[in-house]
Formats: sequence, C-alpha cells, structure tokens
Amino acid sequence: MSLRYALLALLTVEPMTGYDLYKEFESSVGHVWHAPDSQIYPELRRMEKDGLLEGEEISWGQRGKKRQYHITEAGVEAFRTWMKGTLDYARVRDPAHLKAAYLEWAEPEAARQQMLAHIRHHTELLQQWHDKVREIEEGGSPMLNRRLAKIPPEQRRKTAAFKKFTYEGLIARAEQEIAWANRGLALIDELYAEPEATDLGKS
Amino acid sequence: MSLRYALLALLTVEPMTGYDLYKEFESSVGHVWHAPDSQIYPELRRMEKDGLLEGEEISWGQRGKKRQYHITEAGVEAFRTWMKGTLDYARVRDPAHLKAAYLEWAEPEAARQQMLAHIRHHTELLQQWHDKVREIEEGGSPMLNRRLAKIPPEQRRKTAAFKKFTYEGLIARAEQEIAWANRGLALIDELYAEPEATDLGKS
DNA sequence: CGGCACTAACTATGGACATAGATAGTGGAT
DNA sequence: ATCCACTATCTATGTCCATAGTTAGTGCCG
Repeated sequence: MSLRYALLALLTVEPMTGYDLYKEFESSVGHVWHAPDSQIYPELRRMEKDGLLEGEEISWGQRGKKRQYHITEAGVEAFRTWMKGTLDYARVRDPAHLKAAYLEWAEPEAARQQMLAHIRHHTELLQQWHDKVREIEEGGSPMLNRRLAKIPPEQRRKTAAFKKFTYEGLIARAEQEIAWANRGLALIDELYAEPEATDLGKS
Repeated sequence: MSLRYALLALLTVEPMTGYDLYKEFESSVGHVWHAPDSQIYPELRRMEKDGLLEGEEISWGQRGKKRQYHITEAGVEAFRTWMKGTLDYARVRDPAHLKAAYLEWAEPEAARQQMLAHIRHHTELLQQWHDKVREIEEGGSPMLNRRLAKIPPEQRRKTAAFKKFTYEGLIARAEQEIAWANRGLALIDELYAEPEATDLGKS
C-alpha cells in the first residue's frame, strides 16, 4: 500500500506522467522506496479510478501522447490521512541475518565472502545516501527545490529538515550493518584461527 | 526463496512436522524469518517433490495423523549450496522512512506519534532478541541444544557463536532505529518550538 | 535517411506473502 | 459428558512485486 502514498507524495509537488514518476523512483524516491514501471502504471490507473488522481492526455511531438496525472483534493486528503495514522510494521524477514545464523555450515572463505558482500552492498547504499544529503544541504535537489518553491517560506525549514533526517537514518543504519559485518569478519578469523597455540597446549 | 532454506536449517537438527516447524517459526526462527503455516505446509510439499525432504505419516492418538519430514542428502546439499552462494539484496522499501521524509505533512503531535511507534516497535524486538541472546549464553535454548548435541564438540563453539552474532546484529540495528527516532523527536521539538523568542525579534 | 538511445505506456506470468477460514482429531478440566 | 484449547493440515483469495517482454513515437547524430 505504500507505493500509492509514495506516488501521492511526489504528485503533491506537480503533475507528472507515469514515466516521470518512474524516473523519479529510479533516482530520488527510489532510494527509500523502489518500484518498477510495471507496478507504477497500473497503480496510477487504480488511483485515478479511486478519485485520488486525475489524468489528462497530453500530446508530445507530432503523434506522441502521454498521460499526465495531477492530484485531486481527495488525493491530498488520503495522503494526509496516511500521514496521520500509524504504520503496521512488517514481520522480520531478513535473508542476510538468516544466513548469518548458520554460517558454521559455510567454509570460512565463503563465510568471509558473505560478510564482504554485506559490506559492499551497504557501502554502495551509504554512498548514494551521503550524496543525497549533500545535495539537500547544497540545495541541489531539483525535486526538493520545486517542492520548496511551492510552499510558504516558513514551511521550508521543516520540509528540508525531514528529508535530511530520513537520509541520515538510512546512513546510520547502513553504517551499523557495515560495523556488524566487520565484527563478523573478526569473529570468523577468531573461530577459524590457526590452532597451533591451542594444539601445543593440548599435546 | 529463503523460506525453503530456513526450513532446511531447522530440519538439519531433526525430523519435524509442518506444525512443529510452524511453532518454531513463531518462537525462535521467527525472530529472524517469519512465515505463516499457510506458507509452510505447501512449501514442504514442494520441497518433498523436489527431493529435498521425505515425509512420513505418523499416527497420533487413536485416529490422528501427522506428517513428519526429514531432510535428504539432496536437501543437505541444497542447503550447503545456498550457504556457499551470495544473496541478492532486495531493493530498499521502507515505509517508516518513506513516511519520515514527509513528516511536514503531519501535525506535530502525529509526527511525534510516528516516532514513538517506531521506538515502541523496535523496543519490543530488542526485548525479544535480548532474551534470545541470554538464552543462548545460558544454554537454555532447546532447539540450539539439540543442534549442539548432534554435532562434534569442536564445532559447537562456532555454531553458538554465529547464533549469538546474528542476534547481536539485530540488537544493534534495533538500537540504531530507536536512536534515530529519538533524534526525530528532538527535531520535531526544535522545529515546532514555541516561536516567542523569534517573534520578539521580528516585532 | 537510417540507426539508436530515449521517452512513453502497457501486458503477462509467476512467486511470495497476508489474511481468513475450513476441517478434524486430542486431551485435559469442569 | 461436554467444552475448550491445542495440535494438525490445508485451501482460497488477493496484493505486491520481480522479471521479462511488447509496441510505438521522438529526436539527434553521422
């Protein structure tokens, strides 16, 4: 159900086509909520049917057409209602930690690779999110700038602050995951340490 | 696809029925990977068809029956193969952070409630996971104890260590989420602080 | 003018999961 | 003897999502 609200959030700034939204999901919003175009187009249709959006055919070039959606009053209302209510949190389902729980089944080298992959993955995310925070701080985010331009000046501080707050949370999470995986690497080293010293003691 | 491997992981300890596995998912493994019975039963059938498990009808009471599954050689092999390979990480899709990015749309009180709900949720998880770590440390986890009893003594240290490592990662994550939500509460207070001082300056 | 990357939108299929409910036996408590 | 909580299994429906196409127009580059 969150896809719907992610789309509404973007459409509170300006009317957009499905393709625009898809592009925005690939870059900015997609860092928080990913969605493929095959999910976006039908959802927009459904939202129009539910009265949250209104679509309009726009011609493009000679024969080209695109469908631009703008949010309705009901759409804004639905978004506000969603913001008011509390989320229900999904049950834990974490492949990386599931696997970590049984690392004794892997060769030490494979176990290390798991941890390195975890670090690599979260380092990439970290990079993206750091870039995003820098962009916000420097006022270089086109979508955010358009949003800020539409709202009264006294609201702008809040709007930018919450965006930054969000990304900083994701950054902290990624850093935590990296730290965990590093502890994992240390643990693997310790558990599979060359047992010479111990053997000497035993023999 | 991870459900399959979560089930295999449990079945490396001992043969179990679908109901046993469902119960285990509700308590121990469910802290890492949740699954409802309606997903477990058909998956077990599929795994049997794929030769990873073998099921056996067992009578229970007068007329009762249950189906107990034990892992096959192919099942163990599949589990090892999964442990060897690397996971592909799912794209980010995080309702809590999506919502946080647009908190300026909520009344300050509603915004605070979001943060408090986040704290409450992760505090509950934290509690569960802390209990789990204590259980592991004190040797009071029935499933883990049966697992440890089945393996050579020199393997036991690793097995227990990886379980503990896993839960500690989840604990660190939950603590991070709580810290983030607390920063959120502070930010809300700051952004919506009584503006007397500023007004005085302006007037 | 032909190729090519991009814009634009949609369809089809299948897996994973939530939610809800159906069915039936067990075993202990009142 | 009956009720109830629990054990045990399965089905049904719908949403979400990944993956992989299909179709068609645009606009620039060589």
